[in-house]
Amino acid sequence: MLDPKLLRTELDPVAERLSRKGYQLDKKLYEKLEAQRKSLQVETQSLQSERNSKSKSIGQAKAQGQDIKPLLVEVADLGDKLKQAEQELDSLQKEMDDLLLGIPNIPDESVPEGDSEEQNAQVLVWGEPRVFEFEAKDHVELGEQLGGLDFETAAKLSGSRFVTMTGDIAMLHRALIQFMLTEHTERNGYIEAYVPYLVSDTTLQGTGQLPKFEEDLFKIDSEHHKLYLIPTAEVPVTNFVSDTIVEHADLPLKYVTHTPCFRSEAGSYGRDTRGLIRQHQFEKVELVQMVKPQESWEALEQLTSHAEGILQALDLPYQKVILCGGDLGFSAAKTYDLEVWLPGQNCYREISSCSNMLDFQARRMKARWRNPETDKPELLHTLNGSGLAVGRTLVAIMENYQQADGSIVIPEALRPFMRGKALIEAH
RNA sequence: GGAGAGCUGGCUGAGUGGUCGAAAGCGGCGGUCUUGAAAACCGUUGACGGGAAACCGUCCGGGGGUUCGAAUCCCUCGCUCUCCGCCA
Repeated sequence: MLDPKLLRTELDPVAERLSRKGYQLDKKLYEKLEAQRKSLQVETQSLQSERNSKSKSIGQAKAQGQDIKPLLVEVADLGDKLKQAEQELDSLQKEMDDLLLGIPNIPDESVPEGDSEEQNAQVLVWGEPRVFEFEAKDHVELGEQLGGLDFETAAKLSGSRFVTMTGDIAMLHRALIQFMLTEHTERNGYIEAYVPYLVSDTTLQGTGQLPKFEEDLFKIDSEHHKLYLIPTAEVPVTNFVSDTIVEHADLPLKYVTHTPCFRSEAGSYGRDTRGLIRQHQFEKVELVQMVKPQESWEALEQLTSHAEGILQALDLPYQKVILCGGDLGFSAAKTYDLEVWLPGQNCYREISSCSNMLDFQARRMKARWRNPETDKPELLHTLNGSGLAVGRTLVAIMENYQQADGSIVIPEALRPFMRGKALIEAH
C-alpha cells in the first residue's frame, strides 16, 4: 500500500511514476473520494466531540444530584445524526481502502522504462554456456531416459503441471534443498524457518497477493476453513512481523525457508506446458529480510548476491537483469531477476527474483520497528528473493551437466548431500 | 467433539456504567549521585488519523447491539489456556 499522505500531496507525480508500471491511476476518482472523506470526517468528528462533552456534563450533573432531563432532551437526536455520519464515513473509508489496496508499488528511479521483458536491463553475465560436442537434450528427455522424472504418473494422480520424482533424481532434488539451506544459514547468516503452507486472506493481503490476484492462488474453501495454499514462502515469512514493532537491535531479520509453492497458473494456459518449468506445485528456498529503511537498497544487493552465490557454487551460467517497469511485480519497487542458462531451451530462464518492496508490504501488514533516534515506531522495509527455485535448478543441473550417454554429472558442491555420489545414470 | 477460564499499552497486570487512554510494576528515555558503570532516587514515556498549530477524534482481541454515556452490560466470531474424549 502506498502512503495515503503521498497520494494526497503528490498525486500527479505518483500517477506519472505508476504509469511506468502500466498502471493508470484514476486521479479524478481519488480526488473526489478524498474531498468527500475530508468533509465527512470533519463533520463526524465534530458530532463525536459534541456527544463526548454533552455526555460528560450529564455525568457531572448526575453526580451533583441535579436534574438531567433537560440535558437529555438536548442530545435526543444527536445519536442518530452521529450514527448516520459514522456509517457514511465508514463506507467511504472502505471504498478508499479498496482503491488503495489495488494500487501497485511505485517503481524506483533506477528501474528502466519498458512494457515487456525485452526492455529488462542486463547488468551481468556470469559463466559461459557450455559447448556440447553432441546435441544437448532437454531435462524431460533426459529424465525419461534415466527414469525417475515422471509427468504421466503425476497427471494420473492430479492432472497436468505436476510431477513425480523417484530414485536419484528425487535425491538430487532433495540435495539441492539441503545445499541451499546450508549455504544460506552457515555462510550468509539467515535463520532457518518452518512455516504453514496454508494461510488466511489477511496474510495474503499483507504481502500484496490479495485482493488483486486471487485467481493465481489455490483456495481451500470448506465449511470450517477458508485458507489459501501459499504461492511462495514470502507470504508466511514476511508476515512474521505483521502487527508487530521490532526492536532495532534485532534488525535486520534474515530468514531462509524451504517450502512447496502452489500456483494455479490461470493466465498461462499453453505456456511452458513441457517439463518442470511451470508447475502447479514446486519447491523453493526463499530468502526474506526485514530491514531498517535506510538499509534496504544495500540489502537488495546483498540478498541478490546470496542467490547468485548458489548459482556460482553450482557453476551454472546465468545473467542478471533489472526488471523494467512493465515487468515489475505488484508489490516491488525494484527487482533483479537471475536467469540460468538452459541448454535444452537454448536460452536463459528465470530461476530467482529478488525484490525490494520498501514499506509497501509493511504498511499493509503494520510491520514496524522502533527508531531509536525518534523513539517512534516506523515502517520496516521488506525484501525477498528466491535462493533458488528448486525445480528449475534441477532442470539447470540436468541440462548443463548432461553427458553424451544421457548420464548426469553431479556438481561437486552437491555430492556431500548425495552420499558422495558423482554421477546419475540409467540402470 | 464436550466442559470451563481468559484476551487491556513494548511487556506483566489492575480496572465491572460517567472526570478512564486507562493504576501499578517491568522495559525505554532524561536527570541526580559516581573516576566510570551498577544500584538507589527523581522525572518522563501508547498507537493511529485530521490540523501550520492550538487542539480534535479513534483505538482495551474482531464485528454487531443496549445507553445521553461502554474497557466495563448483551450477542456473535476469532484466538489462547486448563480438563475430558479422539488422534499422526
